[in-house]
Formats: sequence, C-alpha cells, structure tokens
Amino acid sequence: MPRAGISRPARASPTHSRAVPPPAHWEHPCSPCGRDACRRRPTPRCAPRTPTTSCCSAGSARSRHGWRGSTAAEPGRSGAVERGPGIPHRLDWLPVTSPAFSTATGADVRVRFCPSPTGTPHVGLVRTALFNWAYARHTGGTMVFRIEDTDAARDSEESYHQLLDGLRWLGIDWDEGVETGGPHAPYRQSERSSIYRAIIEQLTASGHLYESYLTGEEIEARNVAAGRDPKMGYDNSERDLTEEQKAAYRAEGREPAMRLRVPDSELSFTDLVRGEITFPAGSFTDFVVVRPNGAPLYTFVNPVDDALMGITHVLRGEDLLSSTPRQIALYHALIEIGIAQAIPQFGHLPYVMGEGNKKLSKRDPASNLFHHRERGFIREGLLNYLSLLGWSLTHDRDVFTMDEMVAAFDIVDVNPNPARFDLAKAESINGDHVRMLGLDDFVERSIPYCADAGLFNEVPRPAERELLIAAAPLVQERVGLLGEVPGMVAFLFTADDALEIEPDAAASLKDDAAAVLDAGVAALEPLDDFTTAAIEEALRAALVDGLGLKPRLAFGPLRVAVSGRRVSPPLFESMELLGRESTLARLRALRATL
RNA sequence: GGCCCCAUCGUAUAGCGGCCUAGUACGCCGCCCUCUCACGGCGGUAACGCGGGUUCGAAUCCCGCUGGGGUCACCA
Repeated sequence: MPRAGISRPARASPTHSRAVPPPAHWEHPCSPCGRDACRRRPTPRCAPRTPTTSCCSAGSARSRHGWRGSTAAEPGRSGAVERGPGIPHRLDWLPVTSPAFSTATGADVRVRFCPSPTGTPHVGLVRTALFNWAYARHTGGTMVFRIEDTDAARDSEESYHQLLDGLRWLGIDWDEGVETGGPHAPYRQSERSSIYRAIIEQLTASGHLYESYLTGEEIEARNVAAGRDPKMGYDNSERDLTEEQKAAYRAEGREPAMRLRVPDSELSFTDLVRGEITFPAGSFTDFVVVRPNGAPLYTFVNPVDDALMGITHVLRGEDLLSSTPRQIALYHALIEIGIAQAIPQFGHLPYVMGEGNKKLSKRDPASNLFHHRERGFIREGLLNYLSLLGWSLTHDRDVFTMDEMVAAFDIVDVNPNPARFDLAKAESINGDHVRMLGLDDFVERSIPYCADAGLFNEVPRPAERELLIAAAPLVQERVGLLGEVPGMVAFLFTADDALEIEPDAAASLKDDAAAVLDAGVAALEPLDDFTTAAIEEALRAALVDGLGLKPRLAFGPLRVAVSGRRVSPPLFESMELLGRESTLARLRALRATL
C-alpha cells in the first residue's frame, strides 16, 4: 500500500493493512500487568485505546469470551435462554477461531457506499461516500455503489437521481454499482428479491431463522409482566415454538416475521477507527430480518449483500455501531451456510454535528448538498472541507487536492470524535480552491450562476462571455462562493439607464459628491486612451492633486456612479471594461440626481 | 434506564511517553498593503474536563468520575 508522494509518520498499526488475527487476542499479554491470556487485543492504533476490561483492575477480572460464549468451563454462562430438546445447538459448535474477519488489503479491498434513496443527499452521507471512495482509491481497491431501497414507503426515484447527480458532480466515482453494472448486479435491492428469498429459505432450513408471531405490544407486555425494563426488547421467547403453537397462531390469522437466532455470548470486534469494542451477552437479542409479508429488512439485506458482493471493509456512520454485533451474528450464519467467506472489517465514522450538540439535522439547510452547490461551493472546496471532518492531511496545512487526499488517506487515521459542520471554515476553504482555479475554468463555472441571476441567457453571447472573461481576474480573488460572482459583475451587464444605486451606496455620498463627479467627467472626457493606467492617472491628477481629496473620498462617488454599489471590483479596471461612453453616461446620470 | 461510543483553543484538527513554553487553519482583535471590498503579509487572543494510578518523565498508557452523544423498530 504505497503512499505516493506524501510522507507521513508511519503509524505502527498491528492490525491495519494486515490480518486482524481473530483468535490471537486470546494470547495477547496484558501490557499493564504482563499477565498472559488477558485477552485484550491490540487496537488498530498502535496502542490499545480503551479496552473495556483490564485484568489489572482488581476484582473485575471478567473472563472474556470470543464468539463462543458458553463453554463447559463456565457452565454458569450457558442457559441464558433455555432450548427445548431437539433444537440444534449449532451456535455452541462454532469453532473458537470463528470470527473470520477479512484480511484483505491493497487491491483486494472492496468498500461500498449504500445509501437509501430518501430525501436529498446529506453532507454527512457525502462524507461517508468520500471516505469510502478515498480508501478504495488509496488502496487500489474497488468501490461499490449499491442502493438500499427496501422501504417502498420512503424511497423515491427522485432521491435516487439526486444521489447520482450529487456523486457525479463531486467526482466520487464507483467501479461497480447502479448504472455502471458489475459482476454482482443488480445493485438496487428492490431488484434482488429472488436472491433474498433463496437465502431466507436456506437460513430457515438451517435453523438460523425462526418464526416470530409476537407483536411489539405483546413483547413489551411480556417484559412488564416479568418485571423487566419494558425497553429491554425482545426476550427470544419464541425460539422453540412447537408446531402446535405455530398452528395456533396461524389459526388466529397471524403471519410470522422471521428472526435471527443470535448467540448468547458477548461479542467483540476491532473497529478500524475506535479499536476493540465489546458488547456483553444479552445486549443484543434475536432481531427481525423478514417482515410477515416475506419482505426482508435492512437488517438482513445489508449484511447479505455485503457478503454476496465480497465487501471487505464496511465504513459507515457511527449510528450503525450498535447494530454491528447483530450483523456479525448474521454473518456467522451466512458463513455456516457457505454464502459468506469472511466478516468484513468495520470502521464507524464520527457524526457530523450541527449547531448545539445535535447531529446535523436533515431539515437544516446546511445539511443539504445541493444547497451548498447552489450557493456556489465548488466540488474541490466542499470535498476538501468535508474530508477535514474527522481527518487531516498533515499538521500545518488544510487546503489540499483530492489527489493528495487519496495518496494519504487511511481509515485508521480517522478521528473518532464528532465534528461540527462549520460553514465559515467551509467557505474559506472553498475560497482558496476558487482562487486555485484556472481563469477559463473559473469563467465556465461562473456562467451558470450569472445566468441564474439573469445577467445573460444560459448560453452567453460571445460579447458577454468576453466581458465576463475580462472581469474574471478582478472577481476571482474576491469571492469565496461562485454565487457571489453575479453580484460583483452585474453592473457590467446592466444598461446605463437601468443601473440602480443601492441605498447604502447613495447614503455614502458626501456633500462634495457633485463636485467630485463634475471633476471626474472633466478629467475623463478628453482621454483618448481609455485604459486602466490612463484613467487612474487622469483621475488622480484631477481629484487627489486637483481637489486635494484623500483617495478614498475622491473615488467613492465615482464607484457608486459606475457600479451602483459601495463595494465593487477595482474602479479604474471597471471603467475600462465599461468603456468611455458608458462610464461618462453613468457619472453624468448620478450627477444629475444630486 | 440497559448497552455502546466520545472528550486538546469558540470551531476543525496536529500530537502515538521526553522534541510541548502544546503546532496549524477558520473565527475574532490589532497592524501593514490599499480607490471600496477582498486577496496577501505581520502580530495577538484562546485548549489538554476532573481525580487517582503507572513511569525518572503523562496531552499521550491504565482506572474511576463528570459531561456529551448514539442506540434499544416488522426504518435505514
């Protein structure tokens, strides 16, 4: 995994870029106490960050289990849920080495971006897409783009097209997926029903899935009746329903959902950005994977498709962190029936926060990708800013290109804390990228914004384009957003008699404005060479030397007359662009109103 | 409430046991440049949540506390 160009201090990462040795952590010595079999396992970063348990803490030397859970050595841990006779105890037979996490590196890396098409693209979603993409491009691996449209009630075709539009605009491309195709097509889950149906059948036959008839209210009622927290969730009570019981439910007209039998043990995995994470036994229960109508849920199709598509690294939002143990449980079932070969490695990206301490809301315009595009963010700037949310290129620079990011990006360097979306910083970074644009590029990208503002038609006439090109150097270094361009050049595309003097500009005029304008007209009228340098020379001679005015007071009224605004591109250049006739007409027009 | 995650200037981050008197950027303040506004340049403001422990040495490793967030759907 070469890191082209950029030199970064190499982080010793025992697991990243290499196999996460599944059972090895059982032998890993505990560094604080040096005792073996502490069962702590190194994190992706060079040092264990937050082991949940340390054998050093007196009295709390909780024995740690891998996937297996109950063993003969610890009879007390078995029987969290009793099984009836005849039900295969297959979960207890999993080999000790069973967490077969993917060891893929380099070109074998396969990541995916799998949004569900609901609503407009959110910047947090874009950040997730960006990090997946950057990781794929960095490793030389594969980026898969899949659509998770399993909720007909919420998904929309419009949203799907917005997703495509957004990614294409940003230049986040994919190697396999919707529109592009690939060996695992189709890539829209709404078109994969038959695939899921077959796997549901296999998993049911193998005993991993079972029928569940209880409703949400009934589950809660059971918890209350048993004196448990109503929020405890499902109690796995239907694992061993007899055929008679099932028949009775059906006789009531009920159709079963299907649940996955999860192991009654704790479960650990090494998160690529957070280190080892352990969920205690009982903190996740058997969950529904198929609706009573036979339609599979996200909880099912997401891991199933990841398995089918050979995904090796799952990089997604932190909100999915707590569902990871359940997904790993499903993966184990898939491995047992031969559908999956390995469990992907997981990396949970921090939230993108809004104002206050809340996740950036979908209702906040700042979350909307297209809102930023409409305001004039360019892809380079927005991408650069978004990549800074949880990652950084180096210690002393935060403006960089995507090529630089790709060369340096590694998921294990991502910072786990939530980041606030700071629009001011985003605009500043964007401004830096706007200034880095070539002149022609800047002009081409500005045209749509000027057209939207009504300066000219969608396709400007040659003369209009030339005028914009001539003005471009004056405005490029003055805007942070392309949406500011039309405001700065509007006066060049306005007829002399249609120019409006903005109120604050009119208010800036002093008593001597008339005299200044008169002197300006007198100085410019005889000018043969109507160029910036000549204009400046003539005006300085007349106003600064002649009238003895300070420059800022001398040129203010002229600026207002020419642009109608208090703030404008440089005055003399503007006059040259406008031309002699227009300039004089505007000076006289304002003079006439005083 | 159970479980999980997180914790460096206002914000985003650098930091991987000594290079830290804690760096950079945005913001903010001041100055310079200057026809306005920007750009650019210079300077300044401002942070390791608290308490223990390990160590010759802790922002950095460990534990606890506090605080924040997430999750507990037949949504994704």
